[in-house]
Formats: sequence, structure tokens, C-alpha cells
Amino acid sequence: MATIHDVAALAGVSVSSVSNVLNQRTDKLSADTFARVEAAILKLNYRPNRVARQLKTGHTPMLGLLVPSTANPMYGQIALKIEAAAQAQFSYRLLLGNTHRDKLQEAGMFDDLLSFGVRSVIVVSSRDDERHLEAAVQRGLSVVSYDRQTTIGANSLVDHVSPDNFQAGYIAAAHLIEHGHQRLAFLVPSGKTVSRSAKIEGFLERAAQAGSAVSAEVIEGIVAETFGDSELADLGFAMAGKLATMKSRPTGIVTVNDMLAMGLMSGLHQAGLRVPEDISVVGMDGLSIAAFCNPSLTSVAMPLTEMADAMVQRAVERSRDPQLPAVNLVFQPTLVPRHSVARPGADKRA
Amino acid sequence: MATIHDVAALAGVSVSSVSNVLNQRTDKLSADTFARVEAAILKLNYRPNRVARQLKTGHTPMLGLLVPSTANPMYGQIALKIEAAAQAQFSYRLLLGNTHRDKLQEAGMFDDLLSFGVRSVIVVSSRDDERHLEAAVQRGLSVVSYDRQTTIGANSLVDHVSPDNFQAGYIAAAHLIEHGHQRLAFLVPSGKTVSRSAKIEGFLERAAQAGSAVSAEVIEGIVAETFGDSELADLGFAMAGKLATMKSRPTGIVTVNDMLAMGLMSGLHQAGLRVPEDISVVGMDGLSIAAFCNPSLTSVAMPLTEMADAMVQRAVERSRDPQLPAVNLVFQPTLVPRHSVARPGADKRA
DNA sequence: TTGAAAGCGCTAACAG
DNA sequence: CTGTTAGCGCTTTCAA
Repeated sequence: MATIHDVAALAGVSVSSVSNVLNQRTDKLSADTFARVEAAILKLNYRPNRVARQLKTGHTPMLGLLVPSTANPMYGQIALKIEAAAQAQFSYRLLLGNTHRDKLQEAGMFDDLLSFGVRSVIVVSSRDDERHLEAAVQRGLSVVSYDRQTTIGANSLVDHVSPDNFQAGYIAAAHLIEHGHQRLAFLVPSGKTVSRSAKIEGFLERAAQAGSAVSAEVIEGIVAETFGDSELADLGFAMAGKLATMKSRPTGIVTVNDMLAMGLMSGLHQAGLRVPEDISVVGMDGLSIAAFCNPSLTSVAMPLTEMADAMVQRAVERSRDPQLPAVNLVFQPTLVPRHSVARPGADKRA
Repeated sequence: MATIHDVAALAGVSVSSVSNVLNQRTDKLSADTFARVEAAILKLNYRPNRVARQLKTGHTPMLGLLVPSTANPMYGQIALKIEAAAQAQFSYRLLLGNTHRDKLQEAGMFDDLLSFGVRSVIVVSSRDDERHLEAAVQRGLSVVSYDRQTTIGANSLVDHVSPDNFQAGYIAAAHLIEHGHQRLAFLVPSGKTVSRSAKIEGFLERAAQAGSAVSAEVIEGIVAETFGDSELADLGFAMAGKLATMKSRPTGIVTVNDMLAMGLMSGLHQAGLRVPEDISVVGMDGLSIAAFCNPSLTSVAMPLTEMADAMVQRAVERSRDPQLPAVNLVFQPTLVPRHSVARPGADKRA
């Protein structure tokens, strides 16, 4: 690989002139010198060594991304959008880590990012406890946390970008109520997270507004060790079995995410219950793949592209100017009606 | 951040002793020095700067991964397995790039990997032309290509790891034939790739062995610009419309991958055709999520974990010893029977 | 067994 | 406008 010295020698100039060309400092160069250097660069097919540059400047065009698992299509989609935003906005590349929501995995990734000189990281995790994120900030990382909207006014060192989860729960319940459902349930894996709590609150709030005619309950399921890459779908499938045997079964169900909904619908079908004739289901995420279930899944979609853009922008800009105050950005979800919701008692087979 | 000098000062030794501790050269150190240095490292919470180390050694514990799009669950799953293998085998981190099968994107990624000093890359691309991969090898990258099994004996500079796609097509057709299907079709997006061709050949071969009673055709669909993140599912959905209006419709369909199959089943259902009663469908990939379709999708599963392990091992080992000859590893797929295949004419509703 | 010192390739004063 | 030079933090001869 050619170095800056080779280019300087070939162009008959000093290395600093070459460096100035590389860094667009045209004001410090004669047009002639500039041209000669450019020619030399071209002829040698020279590419500056970013490692050397980084050792000097302390910067590197890389962004860390921590997600629970790219095997979950939601996070695969997020990774795609974030990569696109990082390239488009800053020509940054992505260092990816699957954490399985494990604190140790996250900590290991932070260590490595730091030692690679990466200064910005986006964390999609959802654990309730955020102290290890603050610790990472103290060590010099600019961290953006996804889906963990903090209380307004809370003083944090990390940026937060999140859909309005309360609103998501609210409009999901509203959709079912508008279709005449009176026995609602919210399905969620056990384990408290900020986003789950907010969704549940929104769901319950809307149900409460409907008065005593509408009942609402929260049903927790436990993710088993034996579940595979699609553990949430596995859980939904398992929970369908429980639902099927309930005496006073809910007619309208909201799930905390689309994978759970897909597993649930599959399990309900297996148990001989029809969606939406016997039970209506509303998912959350807006996974494109959920449009291809049978029936296609009605879902509360999150504005992924906008959120990805915002996350990348905050992560990089704050790594460049750590003085910037942390912000708390909230994005509005929208209901995407498809075919998993109907009036209770309706029967298409009629 | 503490540097090696801080540690040396605190321990009262020279930087080279610290370096020797860092690199486990215990033979060149007294036990006492070693202990003092370790203590200093601990007290300062010192982490060696990998950038500086890399500038000196030329190595960095990073692996590049190029996939068409992590929004496709198949590639999300591959990314997950590869990351796990890279961590487990070598403690390497992953630099991820979504290429959308675009040659320019791939080239840009190669440039960046090289300038970051990354020496190994795994490419999941499937374009027929492989010259740009060979070019990357010339520039110093160790590249492993997935799903592009080359002709035996072909002399290549890149490693190939691939499922036996011919066999995949073969057992998919066999499965349908065993269920009594006589009019088969293979669905594929237009655009030739090595893996698609092999699958088609295997499919046709098995059909031919069944004699003149069995007919087999290949149906190509064109991915439209308007399709979204799940473009393959969109395509399957669109192709279902075409199938529904065919005069002499196939009863057993094999799709080149699971996303296409999911879209297809959704489209068939939309068109009033039942799976598997009216049409049986066999997918390929073995996506865990395909177990939650309705009906659940019978599919030819590829041994992802084993392939990921092999790819990582080859990529890293060859980057360390470029003398190693390129290999061509082939892995066997297995049929995962679920509920999208039945005897033609069978009717569960009876 | 330990330390001094050269340099990996680049940037950015600073001097000319 | 151009060139010289001192590092960035580490590894690794080579001497002591």
C-alpha cells in the first residue's frame, strides 16, 4: 500500500502538502501543487490510512450499534436504517454487536468500542437500569438510547430517542374498542422495561376511559430457555394455548410487539380459534413481514426511518461536541389496519 | 484515558516491560515486575489503545460482513451467527455493511475495510460475477464468499462456503412428488445467481427422474421498484395473482427462499386459494419465523450455524496466513416438514 | 531481566 | 504557499 510519502515523492512536494490536499485545505495550496498531488494520488491509487489518521486526530468514522438480536426482523430493520443514515449523513460505518439484552455483552462491547477509538454508540436494549450507559458516557462515549423514553425533565447524560409508547398502547386499545370489543388483554413477556410499561399504561388508560363496560387485563408470559431465535414468537405461540382454555376469554388482544403477535396467531390457529372471527389481534412495530401473515397483522407502526436519522445525528454530533445537552426525542406511532381485527362475533364464513 | 506510559510510571518500570506484560511474554519478566505492572494496570483501569497497536502491527480484531439487507430475516440470522462465531473463535468484532447487492456499495465497503486495516471479510452477495471479489483479494483482503459454490476444481482466490443448492432443489421437488404432486413449479426472482441456478437444476433433475407423468416449470418474477423492505415477500404476493389465473395451474410449488414463499402464501390466500388444500408450497432457508405462518411453512433448511463457524474460521485464518489455498466447502440442507404441503386434492375442510 | 529508542502513517503547528 | 518536524500510543529490536 502506498503511503503519503510515496505520493509526496512522486509529486515532488512535501508530505504536508499532500496532507493539505487530502484535507481539502485548498487555501494553502497553489493550483499547480494541488493538481500534481492529485495526479500522484490517482496514479498510485493511494488511500490514506485511517488508522494512522485516527491515532493522530482521535477520530474515526465509525458508529457502534448494540441490538438484542438481528435475528429479530425488527432489529434487522433498525440496523439497516441506521446504517443507511450513518452513511448518508456522515459516511460513517457500523460496528455491530448482538447483546441479547445481556449487561455483560454490552459492557464488553463498550470496552471494545473505546479501545477502537469509536466515540458514538446507539443502544437498543430496553433494560430498565441505565447506569451502565451513564458509565459509558463518563468514559467518553456519546450514547443514544432507543426505546427508553425518560421522564420529562429527568437529567441524563445520554440521548433518548423513542416512539411514544404510551400513545402506541392507547391507539391499539382504541382500535379494538372502536370495533366493539369489551374484553381486552395486553400480552407481554415478563420482565419490566420502560417501553413495555408505557405501552401497558396507554392501553389501560384507554380502556379505563371506556368505562365499566370494557375490561382490560395484562397477561405476562415467561420466555423459556428452550425457545430459539424467534423466542418472542415461540412465547406468543405458547401463550395462545393458555388463552384458548380461559373460561372468560378476551376478544381483543394487543401484543407488545409483532413477533409475539405472529406467534400468538399461529398458536390460536393451532388451538382451533380463528383470527379475527374469534379473537382480534393488534401487534406493535409495523414489521413489513407482518403484512404477509394469514391474516395479515394489524399493527401500531413506529416511524423507524425518522428515528434512525435522529439517532445517528445525535450520536455523531454529540461525539463531536460533548457540550451539547442530552435530549429526549419522541416520535408518534400510527395504526396500520390490516386484517387481524374484526367486530367480535363477526363470522366471515357465514 | 491512561496510556502505557502512565502504567510504566506508576509501576516504576519501562514501557517495554508493560508491553511485555500486555502480550503475555512472561518469559522475559520477573514475577515481581509482572505483579507490579498488573497492579498498576488495575489501579488505572488501563486498556491498551488498539489503534496504536494496529498502526504498529498491522492487525486489528475486526471482520467485515457484507449482506444484501439485514431487513431480510435470513441475513439478520446470518449476521447473528457470524457475530457469535467471530466472538467465540477469535474475539473479533463485526463491521457490517448492507449492500443491496449493489456492486458500488460492495466496492465502497472494500475500500473502507482496507483503510481501516481490516483484513478479512465475508461476502453474502450472490451476484454471478465475482471479479470484484478477486480484485479485493489482490488488494490484501481475505474474502469468504457465501452461497456461490464454484465448480469443483475451479481455481479461485476466494474461499467459498455454501449449502448444497442443487440438493436443496432436489429434495424440495422430491418432497412434493412423494406427496403425489404431478404439476410442479419453481418460483424465482429474475436475475441469475449461482445459487438460484443450482436450486433450479436440482429441482428439474428430480422432476425429470419422475418421468413424463410429472411436469415442471420455472416461473420468474420481476422485483418492482415500488416494493419495500420485504421486496421478496412482495414479489411472492404479486406472483400469486398470476398463478391464480393460470389455466393449468401447478399444484406443488417450490420457492427459491422463505420470504418469497411467505408472500406467495399470503397472495394465494388473498386470491381465494387454500394452502395446502389447493396448492402446496415448499420454501427454502429454514427461517425460524416461517414456522409461524398460517399454515406453517415446509422448508429446506440450511445449516446456518455450521456454515457461519466455517466462514469465520476461514476468513480469519487465511488473513493470518495468505498462503493457505482457497477451499470450497459445501453443507447439506435438510427438509423441515411443516403444514404447507399436502396431497393434491386433499381437503381438510371435508 | 530491563530500558532506550526507532518507527508504524498521518496531522498540524511552526518556520521559512 | 511550502517544508520540517514533533508527536498520537504502541511494539520490538538492540544494548546494557
